[in-house]
Amino acid sequence: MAGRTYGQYCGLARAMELVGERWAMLVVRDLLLGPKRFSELRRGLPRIPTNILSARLRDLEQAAIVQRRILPRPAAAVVYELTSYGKDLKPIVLTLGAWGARSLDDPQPNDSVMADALVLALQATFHPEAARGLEATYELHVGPVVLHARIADGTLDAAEGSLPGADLVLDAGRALKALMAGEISPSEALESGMVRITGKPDLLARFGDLFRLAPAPSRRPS
Amino acid sequence: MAGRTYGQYCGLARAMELVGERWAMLVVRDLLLGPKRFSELRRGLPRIPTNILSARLRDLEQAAIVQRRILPRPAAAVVYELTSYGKDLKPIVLTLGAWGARSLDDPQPNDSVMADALVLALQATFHPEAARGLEATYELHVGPVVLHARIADGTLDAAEGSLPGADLVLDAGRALKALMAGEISPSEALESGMVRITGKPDLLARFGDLFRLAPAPSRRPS
DNA sequence: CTGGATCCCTCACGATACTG
DNA sequence: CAGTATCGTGAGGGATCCAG
Repeated sequence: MAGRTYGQYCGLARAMELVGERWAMLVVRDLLLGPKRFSELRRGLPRIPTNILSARLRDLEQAAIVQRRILPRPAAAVVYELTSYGKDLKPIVLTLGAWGARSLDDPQPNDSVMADALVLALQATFHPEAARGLEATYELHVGPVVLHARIADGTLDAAEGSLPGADLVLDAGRALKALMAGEISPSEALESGMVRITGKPDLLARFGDLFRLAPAPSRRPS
Repeated sequence: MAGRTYGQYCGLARAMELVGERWAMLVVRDLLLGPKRFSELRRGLPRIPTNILSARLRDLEQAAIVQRRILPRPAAAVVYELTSYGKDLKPIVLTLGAWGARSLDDPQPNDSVMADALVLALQATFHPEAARGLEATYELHVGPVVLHARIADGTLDAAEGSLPGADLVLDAGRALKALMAGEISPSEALESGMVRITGKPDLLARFGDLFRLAPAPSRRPS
């Protein structure tokens, strides 16, 4: 006993006991976008063993972070959703995700690109001040994933799926991150063929301002 | 290989690969208050095996989160300090700590109470607006630990150790959290004997406003 | 004394198979 | 579809030992 606790009277230690175990944060991440069923969670976490997913859901439920709910009818299915306490993790998950994204390098061939992660990445890096007075809709293609973003006067609405009639359709392989981190300019991105667009080209220039990621960490200095 | 990665192209997954392993976050926490030597870290993390501490420091160094530095002279000792990328974790660690503190119940007899954790807890819960126009100094006693806080016009300076001449000396067993979460009123805390003070009593009332923690999660509702 | 390295043991995790 | 049962492996825990 006491094997999995840190033995400290400390909020951070407690937090890591609650959501620090492997996969737990990613389960929370997927539930941030709404209630999900067991198999939907599996789909969003392709490498998770089912017994681990079971165990995490049980732990999170016991910690009052997740809540099981029986769908009324006619479904009669079980869904998992975040409690209010669980939803309070949202700013943390977003900020932590933006921090981690900075040291993300190009995806391995085996890496999966999940729509939910990209939707949250947009939310995490969205810069409301850069969107003042702007009304625009984007459709993004990243590998096999399609998502969209509506910007209306400082607010963002992002979700999976396409958006017919979007002002700009952006196919960004994985230069998306480079664009958001300011590592390449929009014109460079276009000329090198790393991104392809259809629609209003000036919206590409604004994209990097709307969704801004801090630069990657450097090896040397403090 | 690839056993410890999540196989997702996702900032959060990357973040958990970097700081999600056991003890890693707590090492970062302790380094947030300044460079520390190996043995100082051990002292702040009483239950960590030394091989794990070694391994974590190596991992964090390789991830450009921590940096080894040789102290000039006359010490010639090794210290570990956060890089700029590591310091960027501070708001995350503080917020996550405040979140976790909400589900902290009374400390187990074996739990250690670390000064660093309390200092960061003060920083995490500090409410600058509540400190407008206030100039005050506190000395806090929590179990065997003594720390202090200086408040001057909206800013907080907290550190370990006593502060002779503090405006209010507060000995709060562990009713400290209840006070910060608004679970008990200052007068209740005094009358029940859960906290003892010497100094200006009205500063006790302000304490709960200066350092405010959200209420504990409830079991039932969403 | 600091800053680790080494050994062994245990348990949580991971892969797979199986069940209501 | 929604998990549980089984079992092997490797990371974590704890003690001890060693070099500068």
